[in-house]
Amino acid sequence: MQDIINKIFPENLPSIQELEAKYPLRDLSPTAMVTRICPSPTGFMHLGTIYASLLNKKFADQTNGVFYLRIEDTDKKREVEGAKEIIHSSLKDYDLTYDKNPEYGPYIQSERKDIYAAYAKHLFSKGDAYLCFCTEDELKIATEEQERLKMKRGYYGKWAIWRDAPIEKVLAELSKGIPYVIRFRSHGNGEKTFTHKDLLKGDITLPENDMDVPLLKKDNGLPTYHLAHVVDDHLMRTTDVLRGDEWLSSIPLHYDLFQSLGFPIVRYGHISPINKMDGSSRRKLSKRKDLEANVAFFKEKGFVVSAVIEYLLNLANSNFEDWRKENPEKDYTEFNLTIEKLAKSNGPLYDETKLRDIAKEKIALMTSEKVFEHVLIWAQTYDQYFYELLNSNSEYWHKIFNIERGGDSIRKDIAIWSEVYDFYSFFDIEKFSKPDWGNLKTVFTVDEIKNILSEYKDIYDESDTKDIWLGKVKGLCPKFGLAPDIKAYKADKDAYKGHVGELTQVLRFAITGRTQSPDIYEILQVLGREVVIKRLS
RNA sequence: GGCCUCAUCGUCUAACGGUUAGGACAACAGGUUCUCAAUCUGUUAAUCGGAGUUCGAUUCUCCGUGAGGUCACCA
Repeated sequence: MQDIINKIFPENLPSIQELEAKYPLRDLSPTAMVTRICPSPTGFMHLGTIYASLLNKKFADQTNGVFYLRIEDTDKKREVEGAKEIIHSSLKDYDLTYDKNPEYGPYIQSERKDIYAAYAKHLFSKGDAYLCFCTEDELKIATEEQERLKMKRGYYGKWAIWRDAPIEKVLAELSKGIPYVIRFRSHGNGEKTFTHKDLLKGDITLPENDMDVPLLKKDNGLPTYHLAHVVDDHLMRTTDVLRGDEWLSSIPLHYDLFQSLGFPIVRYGHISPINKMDGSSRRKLSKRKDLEANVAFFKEKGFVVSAVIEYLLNLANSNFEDWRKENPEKDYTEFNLTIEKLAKSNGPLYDETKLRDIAKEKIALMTSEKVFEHVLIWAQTYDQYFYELLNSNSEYWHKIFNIERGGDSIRKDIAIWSEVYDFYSFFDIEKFSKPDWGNLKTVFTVDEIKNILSEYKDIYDESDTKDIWLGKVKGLCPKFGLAPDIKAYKADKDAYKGHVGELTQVLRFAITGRTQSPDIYEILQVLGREVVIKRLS
């Protein structure tokens, strides 16, 4: 036995006593939560990961605990270059700062190889792990057989052919140099059940664990998720694991591992995934199929980060929007998130309309300076043309963003930064071209339009206040058969061709080339005399 | 298929076993307005089906149905 141990484990592994001492209990209050987020460096930051991070961090912060990041890079095949940077920058974007205390590090699993090996050795020594020389093909055949017999799939019971293999056979295979994995020796009876108390989902009855899963992999000796999670969360003194609910079915295994290693079990909470409709059925956001699964999507579109965060918070605790209504100025970090209120449904449907609504609300609250700042940052990476335009005349664009901002009726039509240029493109003097009057629905003939524009040009004065301006426009109305005010028109529709609106529509169309726009007076002011006269001619 | 979970307006969700089943987004109508947006007022809209327990069930129990998750040397 000792021979095998010497052969399969490196020398000088730390002892488990040393490890326990090296990672002492944290000096925190008993109610403090130590939580974490553990992404894999696959080059893709999932919205669900941000969601889970947000919850984990929030609970740590609210209890004066600790939230940390651990990079789970034990699958070297899936690892992508630059992926760690994507993780760091995404967390930074969402203001998800994490604890970096080196005392509990390293926080990258591939740098903790010896630690896992030490625990694997410990389990092996006490008979809770064994060597398995099965090839992938052999396992596949067994699985097919299980399917054919309609039995539970997996490496368990009589299918666990190396579980009780005689030592001579093991030594023989080992001496031949046959590759092996180190498997966990399960302790449960798959026929029996136990109750897991989930932080989010409540009591769940699950079968005991009888699966002998690999602990260390064949090719590089790195741990599987199961061993790594249990060892790390113990040593890093994690108290609460809030993770995706795809892990729920691994709970029996994880309990078994915690117990076998002699660790106190962490509290678990399993979060439902965010779903999306796919034709007539719903499924969780898919990395491959759904652009929204990647947080980069929101950045590229130009969603305000705080809107995405608040959208997610509202999915977590639906009373968030009530709180927000009562505290429009407060930072979301002041909201008290509760575990009890976390929805335990099967997962909400991603709703971009709702997200946009929140984003509009956020942008409406910004000053023009803030808007400019955001648009500039966005354009810098996603719209070079617009970026240069903004920089070439920042004062002008500040004025544009200030239109109908700060008064009683704040515009609420911009949801994402990528829509800004199109919304205000008529302010791009160089690119503006004379509108096609065929697109304007109007009561006037072409000649009348010419008259209106020419008459208006004569009375136009850049220094007019809004009231004076409106008075002048209304003064023009009778000449063209229009009612100066809407009420008069409504009172006697037959007496007029229409009301002031008809006239301003003509002006609007000449000035912006559109039938809809923000306040026409403010647009005139921002454009300035020279441009206005040009567009009226 | 086995195991686990879930089921309230179109969507996200509230409702100690007693509410007129509430709110938000969306939709629709109207007021206001130079158009649009915004804003204000209002409207439409839900307890998956069937048994049972109970004076009373969205809520508890069972059956059915539907949906989601999981069953890798991936996390």
